[in-house]
Amino acid sequence: MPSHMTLDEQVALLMQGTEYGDAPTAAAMTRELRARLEESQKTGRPLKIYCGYDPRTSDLHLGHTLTMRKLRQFQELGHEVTFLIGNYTSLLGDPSDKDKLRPQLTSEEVAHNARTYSEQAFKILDRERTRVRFNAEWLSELSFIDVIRLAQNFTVQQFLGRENFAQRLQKGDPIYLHETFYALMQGYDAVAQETDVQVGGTDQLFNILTAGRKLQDAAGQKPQIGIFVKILPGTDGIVKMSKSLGNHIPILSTPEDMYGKVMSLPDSAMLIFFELVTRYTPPMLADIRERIANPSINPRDIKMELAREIVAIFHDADAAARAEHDFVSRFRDKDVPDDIPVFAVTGSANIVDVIADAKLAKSKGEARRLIEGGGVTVDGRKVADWKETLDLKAPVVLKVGKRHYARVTQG
RNA sequence: GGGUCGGUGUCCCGAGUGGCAAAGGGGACGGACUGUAAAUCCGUUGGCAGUAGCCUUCACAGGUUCGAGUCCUGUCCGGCCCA
Repeated sequence: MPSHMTLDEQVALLMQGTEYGDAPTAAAMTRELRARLEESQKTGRPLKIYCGYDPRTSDLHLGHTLTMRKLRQFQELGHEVTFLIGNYTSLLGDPSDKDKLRPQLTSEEVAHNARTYSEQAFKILDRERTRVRFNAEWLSELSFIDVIRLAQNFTVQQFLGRENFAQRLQKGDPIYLHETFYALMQGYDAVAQETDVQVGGTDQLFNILTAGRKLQDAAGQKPQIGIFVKILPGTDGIVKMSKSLGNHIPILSTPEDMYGKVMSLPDSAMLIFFELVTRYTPPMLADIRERIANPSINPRDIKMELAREIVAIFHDADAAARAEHDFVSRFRDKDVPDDIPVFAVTGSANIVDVIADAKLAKSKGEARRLIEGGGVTVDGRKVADWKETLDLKAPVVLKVGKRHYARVTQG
């Protein structure tokens, strides 16, 4: 994605995968973005882009990477990107879901999370061109009167107009006063950094557009442009990807696992993954759209391309090729994978005991049930009776469920 | 602080007359089907046990009962209403 792209091509790339509440906002932001890019080109001053991250978690999944991909696109176009760690913001627990009390993190924990977080982020961002900062740097300097002055820029009505506040007000759920400070803090981040463009999820609309722009304006700065990325669905293809829903694809998963998880996406989710997660440009996306619409092309092959690309991003092209090979042999050709764990039987060679001892099932009861359900094979032969004892004169390949294998030997 | 309703199979939601290992969903897992999936259909979803048996579960701690998730007492936690 070199910077010899035309202005319009740049705008198209940067707006790819974004979503705004309404069309006028989208149009306005697009227009402002184009103007700001043009100005940057003329003056030679790179734009300042940032996105804030919450250091409370440190194991990231694909959903966390969308804003990073967006930042990377700006980097490719020669702009200055700041990876902002919201260490000050994270001192307050988000009370919107107070059934899970967010534990206070020590500064060491925050520092540690921040490090592992940014390490993972550098799978996408260009390390050399990324500045990592912490917002405590400026937020901790504010005095009470400073905060009050920030607050003077807003009315209660503006906050009540926010959908999530309005809903809670309606339902009689509590809205804590300090929740409104979130927007102020984030808005002040933009001021402190003299931000040109802030990237965020669609839930950041208020914080970025209303709070950030207003405060910048009050500070005599040019209001930032908001880039809002769409929400990535999880492996079910419908609901937002999240760890707690178990539909996530961790960045740190193995190439094989990642490849397999991508392949398990429903076809309907392919396009949005291409759009949000991959390095593809608008013309490449157009090509994908065409191929998806073409009934003579097997969607499986397009999805394999997607899986290969995603594994290549988080590992490398070789790993992607290996993962694909593994996937093809294991699932399409139904071969036994090459490197399966070996389990040496020392005690009972009863099939149920072996499965449980080898940890291929959680309990013996589960092992029995799997056998009853026809989910266990020995050297490709379906096991029909849980009382069976393995004949281990020669090593034997045990398969439990669709993806758990063990080479069983006499110990 | 007062009133009131609730916390159920440790993934979630959610029935539950004193006899319950506890209905029903969702999810997950397994099978069939397929293009890897998705959709659909079938099955499983506390542990141990050669299945007839035993053990551990319904916020926590006691109590009443032959017997309690189900009744009583107290404690903790949450919602709503009043102050």
